[in-house]
Amino acid sequence: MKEGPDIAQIGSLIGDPARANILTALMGGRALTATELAAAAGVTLQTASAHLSKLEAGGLLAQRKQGRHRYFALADDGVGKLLEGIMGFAASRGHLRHRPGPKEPALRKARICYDHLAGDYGVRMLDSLIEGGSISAMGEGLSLTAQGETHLGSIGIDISGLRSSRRPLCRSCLDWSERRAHLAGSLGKALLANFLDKGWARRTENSRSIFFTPEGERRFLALFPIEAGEPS
Amino acid sequence: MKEGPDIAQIGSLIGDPARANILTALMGGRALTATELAAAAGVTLQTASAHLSKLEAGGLLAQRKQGRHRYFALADDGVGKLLEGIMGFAASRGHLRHRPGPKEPALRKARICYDHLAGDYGVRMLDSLIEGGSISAMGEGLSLTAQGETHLGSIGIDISGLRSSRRPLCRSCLDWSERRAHLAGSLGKALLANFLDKGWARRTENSRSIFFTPEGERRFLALFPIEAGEPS
DNA sequence: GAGATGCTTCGGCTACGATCGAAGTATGAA
DNA sequence: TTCATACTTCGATCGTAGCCGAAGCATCTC
Repeated sequence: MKEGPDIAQIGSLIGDPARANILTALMGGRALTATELAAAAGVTLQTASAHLSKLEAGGLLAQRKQGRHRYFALADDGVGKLLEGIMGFAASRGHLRHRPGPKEPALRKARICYDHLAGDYGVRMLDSLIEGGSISAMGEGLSLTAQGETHLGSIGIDISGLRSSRRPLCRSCLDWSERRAHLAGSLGKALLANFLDKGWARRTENSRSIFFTPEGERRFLALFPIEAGEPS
Repeated sequence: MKEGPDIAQIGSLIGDPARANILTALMGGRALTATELAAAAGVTLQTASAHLSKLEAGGLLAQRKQGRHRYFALADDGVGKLLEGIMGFAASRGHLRHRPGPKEPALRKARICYDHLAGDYGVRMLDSLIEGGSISAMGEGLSLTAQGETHLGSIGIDISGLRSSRRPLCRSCLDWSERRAHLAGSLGKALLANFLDKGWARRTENSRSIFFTPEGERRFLALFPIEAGEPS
């Protein structure tokens, strides 16, 4: 009767609103302290502590002690991928926490998805890379072309360094706001890090949204052009 | 504060053991009645009915009335994909419902994963198709080659018919027992259907495992050879 | 040392939701 | 019509899990 992996266990871990808030906050990619996560979840510190223990025991979170602080982060890339998948699914079924209208426009424009760029700008970037022949799409899979390696190398991305990691270089990730794919994987991570390094954009404090400077926005749009006619 | 899709809602839907059992049972691909699902979940009919209502309201299940029966099935391919992802993740964290040892060997050898072949045989089939040049793998993505189209056409798979569907032709799906990829997508579905049609294998009644006849097994292994040295 | 900060543990309260018995509705068969 | 089957709805029970106040550790500062 009972066969296979226990999906109920991880479902119930994600199913509690406070824990879901914690996980969503950690999708921002940075490690946060228990106090910060308690605030994000809207519960007291004691309650958050109990939740964090459960999430850690379940293998979703990893913690790092640093002085009297305890920093929590998603355990690994697999957790980010899992949450992305659930978010994409939830969005496809209309399970939004607020009205689906044009709310939180900054978040829809550009935000961080675990460690890479998502939202309108994330989708645009991938579209442009595919149009320009830097990335080729086969079915659901993405791969970097030789041309793309040169192109991205010229803006300071060290592809060979990325290849050495165990993680896939290119991965497509369904964007819940745009309902189209954007670029994940170690390349997606490196590109976002590159923009932040260059000062084109910066993270915002208490949100997953990414703020582009006027200059950074200009350069980003120039670097990733798309054909005049916006796709429907 | 609250931003993005509500992962807690679908998490809690999956998080209840009875509902998880129902969903797992429906991963077998066939539509089942409320009574059958109640038995699979180990609860009474009333309880199951309440769960089924919630799952349907959440967009995970679709029902079809047929006389005095009510058949339930996963709402669409997206639900199957979601559950696959969660199962793969749960297995990677060791969240198995029983000891992870060599239990349920039939299930590990060959089983149905929503609508395609999984387990050792599923993994072998994909490996063989890639080795033989019928499918090319780029990163996480799979695509059918021209050679593969000819090859599979010769055993009775109508590729052009499959292409017309909205669903991707090839998709890779992480196998929780083998921890490696097997072939999903409409091609994966068509291949399994082909084996069942030919009488090489048949479904078992109350399990997701697939039973191969001796003759079917012989032909399957011949059709999908792999290099002598088994990968570690 | 004393005091502050960050976090965990303990204990008790509370509420939500899973559960089932019983009754009600729909479809089919005799 | 009457009975049987398949399922839903109602109502009540009950357990568990989330929650917070208070107290207890641990780490840093002074």
